[in-house]
Amino acid sequence: MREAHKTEATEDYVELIDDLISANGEARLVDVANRMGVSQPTAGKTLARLQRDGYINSEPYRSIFLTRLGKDLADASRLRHEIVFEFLQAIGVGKEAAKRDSEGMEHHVSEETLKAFKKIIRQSKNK
Amino acid sequence: MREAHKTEATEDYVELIDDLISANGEARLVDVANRMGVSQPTAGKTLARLQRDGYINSEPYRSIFLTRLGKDLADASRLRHEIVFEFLQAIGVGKEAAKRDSEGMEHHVSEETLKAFKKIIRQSKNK
DNA sequence: ATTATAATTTAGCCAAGGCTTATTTTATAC
DNA sequence: GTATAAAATAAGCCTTGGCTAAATTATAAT
Repeated sequence: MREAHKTEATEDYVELIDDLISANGEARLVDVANRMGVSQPTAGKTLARLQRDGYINSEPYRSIFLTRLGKDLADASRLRHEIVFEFLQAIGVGKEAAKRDSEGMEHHVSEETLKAFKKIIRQSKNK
Repeated sequence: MREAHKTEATEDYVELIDDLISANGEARLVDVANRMGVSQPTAGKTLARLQRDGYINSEPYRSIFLTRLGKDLADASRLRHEIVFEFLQAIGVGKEAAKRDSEGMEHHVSEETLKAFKKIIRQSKNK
């Protein structure tokens, strides 16, 4: 896959794991798989890759933890995600579509575009 | 890959093939490969899939033609692409970044978001 | 027309991300 | 404390998209 695509899955996973930890106190494979909409073995394989690449830690049959690297990526990723999500709503896109679209778009938005998005969010607040 | 990702490569390829035909009168594998930034065998393999799935036609060692299906997809895809590209520029993103970002974003933009984009393009024209 | 170059294809490799089926481990309920 | 259910892992398969190296076919040049 080309450039951006490469880290997409990684970002989606660490972001989700971070969310699960916040919401449930822990991230389990079964929840990761369900939320990603894939089978448990598929999620397991991806998590093995994330561990190999240093984003997460987990011992067999135990729950999943983010490394510093993983946590940082999750934070950066969520920030971008939220900006895109808010931006779409600011220009009149409904919450549902904004949610779906922001998930795909977040990986393709450069810093420059993000800056333009933030500006519009600000404007729409101080309308 | 999940939902949208599925057709991304297909859309990128048919759009490019259509562009090459417009620009050069024909679409050749070597040009497709160069413009996609992949090796010729890789492009060849993808084109074989596109032919299998009914988007293009080509005989061995000859240039590539879009089927009705492929042409329609290329047109729809380019339209979306152009709207996203224009939209980004309308909100102040520079041409270079707008070009790069629109290529990735176009595949993740729903009809609803597209409508919001079009509205903003209109507004920025009748400023 | 023959040769050289360019384009395409074939073959064979790899990683990622998807699946199902089966097994093992852990947790739960009785 | 043991049986059962749930979760995780293992094994094995598939498709897509990437590569290189080698062979083949077309095209261009002399």
